[in-house]
Amino acid sequence: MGTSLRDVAVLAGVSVKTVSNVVNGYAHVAPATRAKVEEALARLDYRPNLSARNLRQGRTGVIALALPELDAPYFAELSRFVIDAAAERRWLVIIEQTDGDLERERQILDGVRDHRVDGLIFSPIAIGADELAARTDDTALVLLGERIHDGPADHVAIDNVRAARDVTEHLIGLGRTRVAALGAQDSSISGTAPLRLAGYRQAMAAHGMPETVATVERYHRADGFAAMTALLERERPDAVFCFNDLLALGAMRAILSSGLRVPGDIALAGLDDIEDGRYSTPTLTTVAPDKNELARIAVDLLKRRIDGRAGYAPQEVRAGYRLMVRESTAAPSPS
Amino acid sequence: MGTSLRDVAVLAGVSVKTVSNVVNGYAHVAPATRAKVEEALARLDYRPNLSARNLRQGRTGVIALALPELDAPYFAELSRFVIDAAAERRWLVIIEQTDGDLERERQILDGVRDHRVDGLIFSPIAIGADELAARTDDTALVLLGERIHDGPADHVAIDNVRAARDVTEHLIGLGRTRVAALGAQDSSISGTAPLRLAGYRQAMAAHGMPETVATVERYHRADGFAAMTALLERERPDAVFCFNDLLALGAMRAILSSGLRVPGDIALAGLDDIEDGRYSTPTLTTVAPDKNELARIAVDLLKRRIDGRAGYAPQEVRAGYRLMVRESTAAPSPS
DNA sequence: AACCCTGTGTACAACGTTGGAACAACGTTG
DNA sequence: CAACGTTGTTCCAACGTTGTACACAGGGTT
Repeated sequence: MGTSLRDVAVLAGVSVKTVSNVVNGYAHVAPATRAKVEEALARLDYRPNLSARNLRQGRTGVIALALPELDAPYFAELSRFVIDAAAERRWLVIIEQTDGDLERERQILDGVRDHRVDGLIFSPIAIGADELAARTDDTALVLLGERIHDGPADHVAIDNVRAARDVTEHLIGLGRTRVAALGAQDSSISGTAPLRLAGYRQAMAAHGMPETVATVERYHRADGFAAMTALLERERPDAVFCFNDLLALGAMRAILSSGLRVPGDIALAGLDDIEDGRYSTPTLTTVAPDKNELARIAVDLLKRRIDGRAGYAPQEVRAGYRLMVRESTAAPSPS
Repeated sequence: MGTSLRDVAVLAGVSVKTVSNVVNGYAHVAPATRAKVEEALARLDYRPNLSARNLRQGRTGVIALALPELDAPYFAELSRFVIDAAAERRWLVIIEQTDGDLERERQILDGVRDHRVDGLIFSPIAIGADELAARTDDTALVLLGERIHDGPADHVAIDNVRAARDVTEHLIGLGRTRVAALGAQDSSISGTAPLRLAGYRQAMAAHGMPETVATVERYHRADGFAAMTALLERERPDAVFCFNDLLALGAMRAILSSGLRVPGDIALAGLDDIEDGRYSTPTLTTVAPDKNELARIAVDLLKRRIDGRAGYAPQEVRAGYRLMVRESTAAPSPS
């Protein structure tokens, strides 16, 4: 093991507790003593043993971030912000992946593989509100990106319904008449899919337009590709709102491969504002959630939960978003 | 705090150590006793306190993965595999980002923010071999994706030189005559850039072809876009090997925006095989490192370092890769 | 009958840390 | 100058776990 307080204490000629006091910035330490101790600390390159500290005071300084998959760009970008926001609180972040698997989501909720973490930021897909409410583990919890209505935990997300409605309105505003939605899910009850679908429906209803909804299993490019390919055979939409950018990029590939043009033949919009969509050809119209704000709020909520043992009511916080209009929904040019 | 061994022991009417023995699968426990204890364990929903266990054993069960940025797809994809591979060892993974900043790389090397972790998988960019060799921290270390020749630590990577040469040979094999390299770096001494540049040079020299090298600051799409835009004005290459896929996708966007065609006018290849390149239009020819193998080897090496206190010589391991030929270097079709 | 195994269980100490009580040294005050 | 509060430091215990040492029973061997 490395150097302990004891080693430092011996070198500095003081007691272990005095060294501890210096390390923890306790006020009443004589300047001379403090200097001695600090020199010894530096000489021995002391690092606190967090296992011991944690054992003593029940804190680890580590939080967990559980999400479906790290290699989905949206979650990767979000993770970066969460790690940065946590760093400001001097927290470290352990990342766990659920792959959207119900069993693994249950395990996460039940405790991060038996490790004690101070808190958990969780982006669930498969698990339902009832199970969330019934959890026994009492680790501080913040839910991310999903609305468990009147749920048992704090929650941050953008207003998915409104965002979806905005995008759909934008597509309708282009003069398109056959606007399809791509990304509904049969299974996922608690994900964002139902919310985005609701937003799409609101907009379509408001304009008295017929709905076309394509369903997918997951939210990957491959699913977007497959669903769009099918859609091109069944119906021939002239605009498609994909429930996330990965689906949209897969759909874009399908449309272009089939010889049709974007936005000439089909206007296309996504949601998430992942970087790929800013460099695709054409660039992708999308909704940009303020990921930094999402991460920051999540960490702040978690901080409050961890500090305030008091069980106040669960908070529901909305983060901002912006509609980013790009080439994939530009007015058809004569070229 | 949760239930401890003590609570279980009281309920089962045995000593704390006996419960510990049951939990740890110690052989010599009478079946009757074991049954009693196991029932008590279940009744109280016992979870071992890992802080205490770690304090006792001097292990944390947590490793750190330090990389430039999580939101670069290559690193996100790699992280997924590292987390999965670590999970098989029952390790958790803390992720730290350096942004390629020298100072932050130094800090990481010096200890993961004062936390004790069992090991560190580190993908450095800025830091040099000398500093790596001089580090004082004795946490197990495995370097990822970079060759510090005769370095002080275990190391996994693909053969960057050969991979770069393969790609360049492929471009030359298409009959292209003005093959440019995009992605050299002035600063980074220890990154993979010099290796990839060397591979390009070898291939070009072997065919007696003139070199064109474009330099970038970083490895993002924006850098690829800017460098390619500049390249289109200066020279007019008919093939470009970008040192990673992000650069290639940025370059692709620049080429297409300027009205030229890929691969018709310019053939384009990258390296990394990120998912975006499989859905771009055209799809991107690239080198696919076996990321799963990379991650697995890194974790295995770390495991050996952590277990074997013995300081054997640093290992250098190569992971495999494949050239993925896609549309961006297809033979020009008449269309 | 004395012996030594083997199997099963317990008691104790220790990992490194910190909260709190105890205490020593000091200057201030009546 | 004695009583007192303040400041600085030490001592002790405890967080939950596990390695070591040991106690004790029962059974087989001399």
